[in-house]
Amino acid sequence: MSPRPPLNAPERGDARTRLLEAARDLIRASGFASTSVDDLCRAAGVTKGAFFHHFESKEALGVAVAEFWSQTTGALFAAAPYHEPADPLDRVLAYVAFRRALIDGDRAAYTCLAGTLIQEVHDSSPAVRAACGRAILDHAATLEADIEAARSQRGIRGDWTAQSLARHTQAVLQGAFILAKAGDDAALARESVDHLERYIRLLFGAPGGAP
Amino acid sequence: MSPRPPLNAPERGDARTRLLEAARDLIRASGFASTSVDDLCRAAGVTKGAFFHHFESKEALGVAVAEFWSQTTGALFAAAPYHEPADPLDRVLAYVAFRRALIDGDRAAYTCLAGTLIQEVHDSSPAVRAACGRAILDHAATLEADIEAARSQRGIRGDWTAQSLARHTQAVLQGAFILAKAGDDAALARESVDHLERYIRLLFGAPGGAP
DNA sequence: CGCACCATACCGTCCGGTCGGTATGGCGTC
DNA sequence: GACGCCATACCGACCGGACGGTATGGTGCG
Repeated sequence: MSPRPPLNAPERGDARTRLLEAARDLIRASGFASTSVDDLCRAAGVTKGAFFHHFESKEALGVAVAEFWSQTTGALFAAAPYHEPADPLDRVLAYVAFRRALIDGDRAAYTCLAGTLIQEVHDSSPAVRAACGRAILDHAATLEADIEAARSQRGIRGDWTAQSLARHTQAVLQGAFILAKAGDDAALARESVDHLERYIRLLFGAPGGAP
Repeated sequence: MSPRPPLNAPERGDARTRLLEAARDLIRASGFASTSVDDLCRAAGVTKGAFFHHFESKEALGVAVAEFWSQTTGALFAAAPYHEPADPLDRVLAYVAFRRALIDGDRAAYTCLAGTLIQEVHDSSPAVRAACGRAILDHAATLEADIEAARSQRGIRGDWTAQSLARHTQAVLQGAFILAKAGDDAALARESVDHLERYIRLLFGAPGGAP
């Protein structure tokens, strides 16, 4: 599907990568349908021939950019410092703090491609929907182990699962981005993340969670 | 702006209303850019002439449908039974339960028009963005009084405001809709709403919030 | 040569928007 | 109440441009 491991590292990435980067940026800013193939080619500095050489259709690009998003953000989070604390709950809280710290500057720079993309195409393109869904749920799954470890370490019970809490963190983040757009202010997003942090502290009886 | 009380009742309301209803349904299902003016006219059973008679552009329809959404959902929530409990905290929890109960059946039937619309046009159409932002934040504001009453009644302090918690409920709901699309399952949305309810119970020390 | 990679010109369709025209009904005048 | 006048509501053919996609050809490299 994507057999492109270029051996001779070409400057600034090849056309395919540049198209994916352009798609990531333009779709986050303007949406999928509003971003034309010509826009993408112009932003990537390539021509239409290159586009349809690498992607058999615009929809195929949608799938590819969702997978690209999943891989690049996956690498970013895997290398992030929030894994360092020895206490699993501290790692979960550090993840939340890391996500909050990412929310600043331009909107299109901190919002989630998968979240915006899936809203548009959820019923018109099953392939893109599935790719975005995997990106979101796979990322959520990376939090489950720490949540479960924190839970068993502290003997926390309750009628919730580590999986559902992990997914809830993603729901809060996705919703936070929408609130930031609604109020035209990134602070609204950070406030929701603050509530998420407070919730987790309360769930685990950690300091700082007192109402 | 809309002085149309036709005396010879033409079946099913006037064209403007039918166009707004069609826009609400089609945009929720397919997004704004993917819904053409012809699609809207076909769904509403009117012609293009009628469309541009009532709306000077497609963007103007976007603004109008966001306001239409705000008014119709505002009336729905104003008349909903969650206002009945005497205890303000019970009213807040009843609101959350009401929202959870709304999440079933078809995705396009329970998702939020303003949330999906604002994701697409937040930087390409300031007017539509503002209208959607108002719809979301005005609705959040309707919860503030009950939250504040619950807080002072129970003597709850803490470093959060009623406004931020009201907005957080909307963030969770918006994010829950995205999760439902990601997993192609409304249950994912309900799970996030469950976490929201648990958070509120924990904040107020209410029964059922124990982890 | 053969193949991957890409450029350019082009095609048919669909899109948002325009425009001339019609039907209807309220209203003032006599 | 008959008539002229006009605003509102709506129709549907049409336009120019943008859209996704294709066909063809060039170029460098093993």
